[in-house]
Order: sequence, then structure tokens, then C-alpha cells
Amino acid sequence: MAHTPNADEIPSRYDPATTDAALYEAWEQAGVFRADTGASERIGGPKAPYTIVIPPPNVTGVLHMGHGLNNTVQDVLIRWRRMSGDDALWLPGTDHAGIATQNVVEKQLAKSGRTRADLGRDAFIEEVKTFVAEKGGVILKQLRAIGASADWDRTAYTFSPELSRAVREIFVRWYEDGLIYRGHRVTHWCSRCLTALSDEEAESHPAQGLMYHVRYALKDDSSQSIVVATTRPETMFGDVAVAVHPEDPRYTAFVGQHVVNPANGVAIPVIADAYVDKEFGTGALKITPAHDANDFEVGKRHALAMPIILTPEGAITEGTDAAGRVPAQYLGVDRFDARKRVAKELETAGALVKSEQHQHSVRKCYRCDTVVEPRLSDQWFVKMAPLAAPALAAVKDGRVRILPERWEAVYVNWMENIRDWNISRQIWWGHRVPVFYCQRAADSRQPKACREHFASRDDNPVCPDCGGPTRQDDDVLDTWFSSQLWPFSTLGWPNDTKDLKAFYPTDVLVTAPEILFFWVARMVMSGMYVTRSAEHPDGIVPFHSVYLHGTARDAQHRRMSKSLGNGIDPLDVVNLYGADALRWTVIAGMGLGNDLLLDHENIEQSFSTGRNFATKLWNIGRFLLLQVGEEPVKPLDSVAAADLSPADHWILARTDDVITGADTALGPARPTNGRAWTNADHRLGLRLDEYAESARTFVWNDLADWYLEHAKTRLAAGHPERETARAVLVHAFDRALRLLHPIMPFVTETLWNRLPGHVDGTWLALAQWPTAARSANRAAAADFDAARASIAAVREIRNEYVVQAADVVQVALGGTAPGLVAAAQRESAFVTRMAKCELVPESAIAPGTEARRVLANGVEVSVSLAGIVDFARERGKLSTELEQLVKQLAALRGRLGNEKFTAKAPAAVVEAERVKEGEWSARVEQLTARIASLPKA
RNA sequence: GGGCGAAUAGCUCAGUUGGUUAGAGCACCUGCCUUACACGCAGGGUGUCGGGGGUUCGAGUCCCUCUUCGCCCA
Repeated sequence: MAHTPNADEIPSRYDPATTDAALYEAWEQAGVFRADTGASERIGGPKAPYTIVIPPPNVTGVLHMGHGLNNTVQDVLIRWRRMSGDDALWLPGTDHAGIATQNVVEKQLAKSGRTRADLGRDAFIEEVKTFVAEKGGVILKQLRAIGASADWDRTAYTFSPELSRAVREIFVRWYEDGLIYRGHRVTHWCSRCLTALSDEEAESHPAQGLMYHVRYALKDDSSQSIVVATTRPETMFGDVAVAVHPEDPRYTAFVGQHVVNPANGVAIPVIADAYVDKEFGTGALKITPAHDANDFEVGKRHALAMPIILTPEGAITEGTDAAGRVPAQYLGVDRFDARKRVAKELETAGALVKSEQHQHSVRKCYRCDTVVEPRLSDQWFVKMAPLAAPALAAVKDGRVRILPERWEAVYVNWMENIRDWNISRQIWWGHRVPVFYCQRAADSRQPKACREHFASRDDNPVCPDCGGPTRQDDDVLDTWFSSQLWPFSTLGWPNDTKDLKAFYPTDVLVTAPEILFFWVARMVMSGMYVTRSAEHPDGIVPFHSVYLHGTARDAQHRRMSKSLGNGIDPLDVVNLYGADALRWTVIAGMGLGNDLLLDHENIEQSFSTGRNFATKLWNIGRFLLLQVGEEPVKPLDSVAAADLSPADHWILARTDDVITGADTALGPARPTNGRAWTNADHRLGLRLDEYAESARTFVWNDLADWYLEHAKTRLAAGHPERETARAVLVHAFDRALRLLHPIMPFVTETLWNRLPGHVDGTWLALAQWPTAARSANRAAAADFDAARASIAAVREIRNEYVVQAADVVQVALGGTAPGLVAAAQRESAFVTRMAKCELVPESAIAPGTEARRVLANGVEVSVSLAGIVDFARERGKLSTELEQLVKQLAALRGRLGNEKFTAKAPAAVVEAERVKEGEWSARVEQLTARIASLPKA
């Protein structure tokens, strides 16, 4: 005989601290999160694969709220599909994060007064590796605390030997396909990180600065001059020309002549180039080819010198081609100091016409916020246009969808205007560019018979032309070069592995819009490139859906950030209220693509919805254990249909509805036709907040507020319906737990394991996702609804007239729907208990003593309130209702009388309006009669 | 400067091809310690759907325009 606990043995609050960690360990030991490669139908197994690859956090990172919401979304999806019977793989891992990690270690070194140069390249890399080994991967442990059900056995790392091989493989393929080239051009340079950056890594920020108007006098006639506007006068040392528009009449006479650069006295030509915007500023531009990307293009067109006047660190220097251009007193001066000094000297010399406040934008390093400097250098580039074309087509034809959909337009716009990608970084931590130079070719004494450079899959290759020794390029690759391979490198590519066959392409990519270009677009391009075949000439897209979620913000809508100190540590929330509270709050509070607002100054209030709901669930479970006991219940399908009451049918119908609702909100899991999203299914699914809300309403407002209350009577010992009520209640709660498990895995698993009849060693995490049974009798359910509506009406009247909670009122049911009245009366025990009333015949209530409501279903509920009914108030209330209804009915009749409407509107709409007309007129009659029967005041 | 989008209840947002009396959560107000839960229960919504114009039998939804705001890229 199972032991039925008493109330003292089960606390009234769920205590995540004592259960969650052990539960997570139990899941792991049971192998619940492990994906089974052989089970994938792509290699002959029985299950559809469902794969999510984690956006790899920086290996030295720690969990913040952004990770919290990103990974919760992924875990909800993966748990949902795992329960739905898919071969679900959530593949975790970390990114070596080149610049970011190098910066962290350099800061460590700085504490002991050392720099990376002091150590040298090899020792520094060892230092970083040691640091990563000791301090890295913390975030993966933290993800376990929020319940992430990733397959940890497959944890990947972008800098592992396996993934490094993938990096080298694609580099060599691209190089050999002519998609990677060495370019001599102006790129963004971070003078703090001492490396070039891609366009994406140099973020634009609005800035207020000074626009200096500087006079360049004509060399041969100093009475004439051209005024040039610039925000960076310190770059004037690198000026090689002044450019004007060829069709600008103001300057035609100057073209071909020379002006004197007032900063250094060097004479430079005035050139004509259509790039100049006549309308902007003075219509004349100084041309500094080595320190401005546009000027560089102008310089190339006009074969101008390209003097470099800034050191890598951002100080003024007389660099390549700059001999004689930089006054000695400026050498070594920082660029921003130089800016002020140049401006001052120009002013002194009378060359500064004016300086005015100017709104513009500056680009800053995305890793250290230093203002980047455009700087001429040799870098490695990927030619993007050929890669972008198929990736663009894939989104346009629906093989990849991006949600929310408006981001597709942004993606298309970027792809259509794509620029080549600078992939070389002058740092040490990362994959070294696998390009090699023949040592002999570099030797000027040797005849130049060997190619200048080549890419190699192997270390230390010999020169393919002369067999001589080679030297590897010093640069490393952009971190994003390796992370773009993530959906396939983590599965074993370039090897033709079972995992790759089983799990590529993946399904949903969950990330933030900020890295749409950094990462998502590049994964599409590289993923398609490496999967090209005779069967798939354009390759296979790496995922069919991109889910872009919003940003965690504080109550003032500011992005949560370390520097603002307005962040919330997800682990604090876990410790205070549990992972389920965190997860629920995140999922329920975050519409697709919308930001999540949380108040860092009131963590309790921010997460109370999640905490409260977990407690509610817990208490339903507590009630169940106390009232239902632990004796196994009959499976629902062995309960005789005749034994089911209207309440049973009602909750079973609601159970079906919530399952259908959740499925609609979440799915389809993949394109319906298996190939591409169509107009019909493009925007469907992934509405996690709607799924959460429908499940919450079911549990709280249907199951707890109504069915469970109704069941209290039937569960009494010896009640003839006790077994039926137990079976239905346990069934409905079981379905609720299954539905909620993806969002609140801990409390649902804990409760599920204590349900009557639970089989030891089975896990909710692996239990089957519910399907709608569709066996409920909807007519019987409507009978229960009649009782519910009557209860609600009595409660409303009680509140209206401030009837004391303990007072029992007399209630009569009547009206135009005798069937429903009878149905409500059959639930008299329930009605009287819930509404604190006794049911009496209508004749038992003396006319003129009752408050009455006319329900939408035709039932009239009269509450005897002799002496306290305010008939003026009743009349007013009913009249307002009637008035509104009459107005709407008139409009409705007008519509139905309009031939254009009946002729043009769809038949179904017209029919619905006709039905409505019947209902409304009946109700108008009821209301009119009731008002007429009210005693005159 | 180029591109995309938003404006609906105090706040955050739903509202699918135009077709119920425009909804939800939170917040707020009133009354309740009704023995699963006060982290709870019951009751409470008169919104010029940003302004103006248009198309239509019918507009929160489509078109034009103005205003304000946001995002992406220069």
C-alpha cells in the first residue's frame, strides 16, 4: 500500500536549491541529453534529426543575461523536439575569440609589467593556452545551472586540432579557387589591438566633433586658395592632392595647378575626380590615400603617392613614402594630440578659416572601443560576391528563413552590396594564415622562378616550385573565419563523418541580430560552398530557420552592460528563485524578436512571474499528492466513457485545445514540404511566448481554478466518482507537465517523478510530447461551461453589492436556454460551493428583490438580495448594455440589408452575421423584458 | 546619405490573406488568511488603434501624406 503523505511532509513552496543540481546530474548520468547518431533517418535510423548548434560563447566568457535568453530559447526548442521523438542534438562549444582572448591575457601580463612582445610569439601563445585551460570553459558549467540539455560529449572548440583542420581546409580551397587574395588597401586599424579589422568589426558610433576648414593657397599665386573641410587635420601630412568635382565651375581654373599644404609646406596638385560631392562642405577634398578608404581609390585612379604618416600605435611618423612630409616636432606625437596641435598651428599661420561643431560618425574597435584608423596595409581578403550569390538566393527562395521576417530585407541588402572580407589579423592568438612563402624566392640573389606564395594544408611545406624551404605568413585569421564553419566543422567536416551525414544541415540557428553579418550570413555562404555537389550545385544551407531574439534591457530600455552596471547575473536568479523561474520569465516575457525588459534594481519583481508559476505548479502537485494519493490511477483510455462527467469532458477538451495551441505556436519544426519555406508556412511557429502563455492559462485558469476545484468534492474518500476524478486529474496534470517541461524542466520533472504510477528510471525529459486525443464530448463540455458562467455571474453580483464572503445568497437560474439551465443545475453542488449560494426555484425569489444578469448563452442568473439591490443601478447597467447592443444590432441589420454586402462578402461571413443577428435579437428581447420588469424607483 | 521597420490600455506587446462587441501579461483598484498555493483567491478595461486624406459594402489591417521613434548599412 502506497504511503499517502500528509500536508506537513510536503512544503508549500518548491525549493529548487535542494533538487535542481542533483536532478541535472541524474539526467546527465542517464544520458538523456545524448543524441544518437545512428538514430537519424538520414543514415537509415528511425528518427528525424533535429540539430541546433550553440552560438559558441567566448571561451573565457562568463554567463550574462544575453546568454541566458539565447540558450534558454535553444533549450526549449531542443527539449520540445526531443520529446516529440526527434533525434535531437544540441551541440555545445566555445570560440577561441582571437582578439578578445588575447586582450584578456595581455591585461594579465600587464599586471606584472610584461607585454606580449617580452614573451615572444610562441611563449605568448603558450601563455594563452594555459590561461584557457585553467580559466576557460566556465560558461559551459554555468549553462548546466540553467538547465541546458546540450550533448556535452560533443563539446567543440574553434581552436581544437579538429576544427583547426577545417579552417585550413576551407582556406586552401578558397585560395585555390581564387577566392582568397592578398590586397594592398586601406583597412580599419585598431591602434590598441594592433591589428587590422573587418568592416563589420569597426562599428560606427555617432560623434560630435570639429570640422576644420583649412585654406590651401595656390603655389603660384598665394592670393588665391581652395578651402578644404576635414575632421582629421593631423592626416594632412599625408595629403597628396586636393580634389574637386570636374564639373564644379568654382574650381575649374585650379585643376592641374598646385596648392601648398599648410601643414607641411609641400606642394600638391589639384585634381578633378567625380567622387567629390559638390554639395558637401566646400566642394573640395584633401586626398590622403593611405589613411582614408575613399581617398585610396582616388589615389589609385590618379597614380598618386600614398605616404603613411601614422605608426601602428597611432602616433605621427614619417612612414613609407612619407619622406619630407612630416615636420620633425610631430614625430611620435599621438594622433589626437597632433590633431589639436595642427589645428592650432594652422590657426596661427592664418590657414584655419574656421572650425565648427559637426555631427558625424566614428568607427570604433568592437573589442576595445578604440577609435580605429583607416590605414594602408597588405591584408588577406575573401572575394565575397561569388559566395554571396547562392546565399542570397537561399533566403529569397525560402530555403533559409529569418525571423522576424524584417531581418530578411536587411540580409538581402547586405548581400547585394557585399564587400570583400578582410580576414587577416596582426595578432598572435588564432589560426595562423596557412600561406607560405618560398625562402629562395625572397632571396634577391636567386632567380625568381618560384611563385610568390601558396596555401598549404600541411605545416612546413616545401616550395612546390623549387622544393626549397618556406616561411609561413605571420598573420592569424579573423575569429569569425573559424566560427563561420561551426555548423559543419563541429560535426567532423572535412571528414565525411556519420555525424555530418546524420545532423547536417542543422535546423534552427538561435542568435541575436547583431551578428547576422559577422556570423549567420557567413555560415550560410561557407556552408553552401562546402556542400556543393552534382546533386546540389549551390550546396546545402546550414539551417532552415534563423531565430533572431532581442536584447536584455533594463527598465529604462538601456542595453544591459558591464560598464553601465545594470546587468543581472542569471546565476543570481538561479540561486534566488531557481532556473525554472529564470527560464519562464525569459520565454514568457519575450515575443519573437522583441527585447526583454528586466529591472536590475528589482530582481524579485522581474522574475516573480516565473517564480510564482513554478510555485503554482508545485502546489497543484502538492494537492494531487495529498488528495489523489500515490496509488496508480486508471489510464484514461480504460475509463468508461459513461463515467465521464461534463467537468471531465470539459477539462479533456481544454487539454486537447492547449496541446493544439502549443503545437501551432511552436511548429512546424521544419519546412512543411521538406525543401523550402513557402508563403504559407514562412512565418509559422517559434512563437515561444504564445506557447508559454497558452500552457500557463491552461494550468492556472482551467486546471487549477476550475477542474481541480470541481474535483475536490469527487475526490472525497468513498465518493463514487473518486476513481474517475483521480484518473482524469492525473491525466490532465501529466499533460500539463509534459507541455511545460521544455520551459520549466526542473519542477516539472520533479513533480512528474512523483505522479501516481510513475515508473522508476523514466524521465519526463524523454517522455512523449502530448497529442490531442479529440475524444472529449464538446456538448458535455458546454454543459460545464454553463455552470461556470453561472458561478461567474453570481460572483460578479456578490462583488457588485459587496456581499460578505461568508454570506450564502439565494440564486435562481432561468432564461431562454432550458438545456443549459438544467446543465448548470445538475452541477448544483459545485455552483453552490464556488459561488457561496443555494439554488432555489425562480418562484422562490420574490419579484423586486433580485439582481439579475442575462448571460450571453441565454441563461438568466437571479440573486436574491432583498433590501440591498439598487434598482436604479441595475436599470442603468442593463440599459447601457442594451443600448450598445441595439446600436450594434442596427449596424448589423444595415449590413445585412445592404445588397452590396450580401452580394460581395464571402458567404461564410454573411452566414455568420445572420446567426449573430438571431442571437443578438434574442438577447435584446431578454434585456428589454428584464428592464421592464424592474420595479420603478 | 542609402535601406528596413514601428506608432494599439499606465507599461510591454498580440491582433495571420480587410469581416465577432479590438485582446493578453504586468501594473493598478476593491474585497477576501474559502484547510494545494497570500509567490494565493474573487471581482474590476469609455483605448480619438499617432494626425490627416483615400480605396472599399466594410479599414487597427490596404494606399498616399505628415509627425515622432527605432534598427541596419554608409
